[in-house]
Amino acid sequence: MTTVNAMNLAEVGSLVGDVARAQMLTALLDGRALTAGELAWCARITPQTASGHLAKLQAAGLLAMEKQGRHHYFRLASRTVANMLESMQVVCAVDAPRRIRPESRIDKEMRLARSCYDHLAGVLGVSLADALARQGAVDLSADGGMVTDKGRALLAGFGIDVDALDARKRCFCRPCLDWSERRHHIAGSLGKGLADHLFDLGWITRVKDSRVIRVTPTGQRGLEKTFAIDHPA
Amino acid sequence: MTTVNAMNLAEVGSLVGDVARAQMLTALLDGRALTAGELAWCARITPQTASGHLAKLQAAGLLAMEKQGRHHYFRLASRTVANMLESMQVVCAVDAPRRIRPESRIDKEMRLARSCYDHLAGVLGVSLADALARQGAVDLSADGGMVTDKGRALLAGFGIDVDALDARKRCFCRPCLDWSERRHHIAGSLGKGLADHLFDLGWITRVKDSRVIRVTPTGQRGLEKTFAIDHPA
DNA sequence: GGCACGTTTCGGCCGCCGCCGAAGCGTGAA
DNA sequence: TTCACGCTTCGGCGGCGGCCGAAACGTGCC
Repeated sequence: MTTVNAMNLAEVGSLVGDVARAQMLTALLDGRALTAGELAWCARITPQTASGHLAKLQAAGLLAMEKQGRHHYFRLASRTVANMLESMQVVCAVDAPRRIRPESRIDKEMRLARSCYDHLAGVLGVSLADALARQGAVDLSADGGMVTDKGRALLAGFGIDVDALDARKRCFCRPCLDWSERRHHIAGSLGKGLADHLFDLGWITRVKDSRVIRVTPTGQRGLEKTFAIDHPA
Repeated sequence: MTTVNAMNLAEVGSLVGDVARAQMLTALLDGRALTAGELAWCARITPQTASGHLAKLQAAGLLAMEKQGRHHYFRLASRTVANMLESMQVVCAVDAPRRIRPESRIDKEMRLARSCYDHLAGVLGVSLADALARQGAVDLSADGGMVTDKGRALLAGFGIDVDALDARKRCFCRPCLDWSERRHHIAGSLGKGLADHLFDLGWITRVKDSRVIRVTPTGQRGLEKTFAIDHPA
């Protein structure tokens, strides 16, 4: 009905609807900023083509740009954009139930553990959510999640200051549907706090130029001991 | 990186990225099922063109179809799809901060009150969320929302059986960013329960062939008395 | 059976948009 | 100043995809 909205919707859709642009957006989905050249490489296109795409994405407000010398750094403009892309990926995964899915090595690692803007996803993300739920630390459902009093104590003991994450509200634990596992993992400020803490502890590390995350040997032991998670290498 | 994902993402994007298809999806966003002909009319295209679009959307799993005599009824395939479209609309509204926005009458009414798949949005939706938060019935934040014990009692008194909405979990109150108000309203099972109850009471009614919702005179008085909401006519 | 109607299939036209080569601009290093 | 490098702009080519007219299919009504 409201043609103006449908037009805007179509506009955003068609921006994401190009393979090259979708590849660039996917590459930016871990929240870091990349240069125009890096993004061109990600999308396997020439710099001049990428430049055009990036200009469009920026004009539409999906990307933010920052100049640093002769490099132009692009990142997702907001968490809102990241949420949108995540929700689109969920639909991709859910509706194409059994498409031909070439199980490349990088895909396999992505399924195992990856960053999802500012929190963890994949088998690792879901395992963590399960472990916290099993211990009665969080209460997850499709509509929302909350940290229990027991959970506050437990997380504090682990080194995460729950109160600092969100001083006022009791609900800062958003469930986020995992496109590979098709189950919920923990997003929101707790998700971010959890991921940050695991990075700080050296339990997990990023793989260069990718959203893939690897669990270190220390992390393996830590996850086993703290959360009873047996993460496959 | 993972080319397979980016391709799927682009696929979904380009499906939404066509103006005609976007209009049809927007029309279906209130959760009802419409016939192919009605959808063609919504998108201002001929039936044969619409048929092609609908076939694509169905093949991709965005729409579900049900035959009834010679009519083919289409609806959004899942809540997941509705969530995706909502999150895309939020991005539309947020990024184009001050686009030329022709304030048509229908747009004005949409901003005032509309259905959002299965719950309420617009000024009305946000007012309700505000009122419930002000009374300490719910606890909303960007990451999640929960109903307090006080809220359970209050809603029960109003005629909504909170326990029946979700027997186990305490969090069934999802915040949903309103694209017109740019603030949160209440979604999730509580959002649906609330909307359903207001329809049952006859406080609100749907406007034919649109997502617009009107508050009845009875509703005006009821909202004023129960929630201290002064909804403009 | 005959007709009306809603929907789909087919075929061909047309326009938009992504792509790259070449060239131009701004920045940093020598 | 000169060069190298990253990024952008311009111009032209090519293909994908949306659009409609015509016609076929299936269903319900008379």
